[in-house]
Amino acid sequence: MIKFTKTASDPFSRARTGVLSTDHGEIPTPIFMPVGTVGSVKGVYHRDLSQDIGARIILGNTYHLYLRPGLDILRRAGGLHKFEHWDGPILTDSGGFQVFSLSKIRKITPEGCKFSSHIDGSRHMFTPENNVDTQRIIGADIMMALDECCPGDADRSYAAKSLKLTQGWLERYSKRFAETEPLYGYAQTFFPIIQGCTYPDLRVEAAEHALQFAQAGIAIGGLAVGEPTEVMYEMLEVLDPVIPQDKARYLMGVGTPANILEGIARGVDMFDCVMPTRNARNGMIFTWDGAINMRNAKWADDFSPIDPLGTSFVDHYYTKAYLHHLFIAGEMFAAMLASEHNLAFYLELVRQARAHIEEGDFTAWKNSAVQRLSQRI
RNA sequence: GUGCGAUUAGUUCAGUUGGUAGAGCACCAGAUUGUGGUUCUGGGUGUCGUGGGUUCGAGCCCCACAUCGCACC
Repeated sequence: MIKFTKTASDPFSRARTGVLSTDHGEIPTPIFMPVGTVGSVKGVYHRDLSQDIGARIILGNTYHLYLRPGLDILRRAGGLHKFEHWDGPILTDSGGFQVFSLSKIRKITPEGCKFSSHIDGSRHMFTPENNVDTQRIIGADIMMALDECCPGDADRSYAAKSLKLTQGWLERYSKRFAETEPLYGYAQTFFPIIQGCTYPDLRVEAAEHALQFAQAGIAIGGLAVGEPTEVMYEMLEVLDPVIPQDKARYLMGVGTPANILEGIARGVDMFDCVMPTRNARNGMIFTWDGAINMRNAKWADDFSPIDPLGTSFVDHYYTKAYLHHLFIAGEMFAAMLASEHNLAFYLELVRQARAHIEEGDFTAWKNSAVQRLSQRI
């Protein structure tokens, strides 16, 4: 049984704390979920993920795992938890976003989406039904409904049409979910996804429809896909009163540290984003005083710790000059250190957010933090 | 010692019939939001080996020198 329980709320914003319970452990919210697309959070040991970083739940991706290693291997491995040896909760994205972002050749119909693999060009089709079956085999604690991720600049008629498609898929997805059982002895749930692009009325309509199928939580998708940040915040404000307080809210694919705090202030409980890991591989590290491009020449002789305020061991064990050198030299260790730091930073960010919500001073803290976080050093 | 070839950005090299120089990589900077260890965008950073000469004008033509490479005594 997977359920969400709200535990505290902020008097000056929509921020709240809660606990999402799964058979693999309890997840305190608000939470950030590191992305582990193909069964690994790139460059980070699971040991460090759970201990040094403090991750409570990680992601996997149905599109990627379906293509590689494939369902046969995943089934024989006993599911993704055993395969990658992660004992905590796992959430899998359905792959709808990858069909949108990766596949050059794709055809979306009411039946499902046909696409060609980005690996070998082979043809495949996702339907709501086989997407449930696939995520059963992967064995995620939280499965995501198959949706169409509508571009942020779509016109209203496209957005409305796209939403209808997502809604039809959701109904079939939910039906299939009810007809099937978990394969590995622990509970699974699924989150419907609210689409509707940047149109408030479509968003509300999408939420009301999706809520009929929501169990422990619901997701907000189709944001941070090209629309201005202010519009994203506006959509969250439109949705907050529509979604009951007893559902966990997951804002998909977001975002910067500032985005996350603003999201929390608007009632969001769960976030995932490639930013802390992908940007880490490209030399960017996040700190309370803003983002640093470690490739910049000015760090070459800065022998101070990577981040004096950081919670990860790497922050105090290694210097900026050393990390800079590793990036310039193209060493994989650079990506590992930066990923470790950034994920620890993101988890500390949400940990402090939870603490401030519980103490009742979240809003004031958030406002000053956002300013500092948005700087470039 | 002689002959031939080379010498242009950090580097490897382009550079038309002579009109004050370009490319790849490197480097410098920026982007990155349900991840293809990517990718994209912007930036030229130069005493054209040195010194003379011809010419309105030389990276290019002529002379000398220097350095490097190859070949031959």
